Amino acid sequence: MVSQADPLSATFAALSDPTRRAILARLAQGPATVGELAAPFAISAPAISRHLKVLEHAKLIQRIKEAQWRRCKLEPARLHQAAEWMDQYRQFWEAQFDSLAQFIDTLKETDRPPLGSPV
Amino acid sequence: MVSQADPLSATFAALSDPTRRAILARLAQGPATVGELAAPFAISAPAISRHLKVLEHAKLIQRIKEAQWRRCKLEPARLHQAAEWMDQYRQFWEAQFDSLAQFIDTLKETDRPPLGSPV
DNA sequence: ACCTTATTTAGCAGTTATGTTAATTAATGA
DNA sequence: TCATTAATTAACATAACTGCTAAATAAGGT
Repeated sequence: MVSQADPLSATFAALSDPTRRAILARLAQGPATVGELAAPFAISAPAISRHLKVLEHAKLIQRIKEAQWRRCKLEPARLHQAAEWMDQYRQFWEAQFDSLAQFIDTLKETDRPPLGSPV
Repeated sequence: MVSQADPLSATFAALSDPTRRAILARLAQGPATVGELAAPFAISAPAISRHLKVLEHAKLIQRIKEAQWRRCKLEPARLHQAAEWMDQYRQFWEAQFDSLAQFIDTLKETDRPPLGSPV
């Protein structure tokens, strides 16, 4: 969980905190200042500031100085990279879905008469 | 980074370590025993055992006792869940790709005469 | 029973993460 | 210049992560 590690490790480490995921969800609706991002949370401003630093370090967000505010916006490239990593495993859950679907079909065949048979 | 946290946090925390991702990559090629999984790494057996515990706790793998071995296999459901979470943000990187494509088109228009113009 | 192999648990150390409060920096505006 | 607002950094406490070595558990073979 060393934040300076490879990009993928930094991305997943950043995403492993629910506060940070909530911040990203908020930023998905548009840019926001640090204060706006902090408002919904019960934790202190410095704590939010550190979460933002983690997100910025992982290059998941960008912080742009605007007068006395810092406007934060989503930077999607690293999310894209992480999603591509997960895609490697897509075949596995799709295979599982197929076997589930197959299993459900089996149940239908066992529990009910085939479609179109007399009632 | 509390491993007992919500499933998504546990998943991302588990994925934030390169050794654990390498273990998953190995398991994508088929089930393996702990010893087989440990072989490529320079770290001790207990360290691997703990990584496997993290992966098992995150429900990314299953460990099945077979004689004196423990066969490990990939369990894709949580990866699927994480991939679905990321899909929420797909529009953002796709939008970025669009603007990059647009930018490249702009360059082409600037640097070259339009297609079909006299040489 | 005993030895070997496979794997985990215990105990320890060093590093990293997260939160707090208090102090600091930076910009705005009277 | 001074007060206000926005946000960060400093200093500290606590908990978690990761690795090690040594010891324990579990199963199999002789």
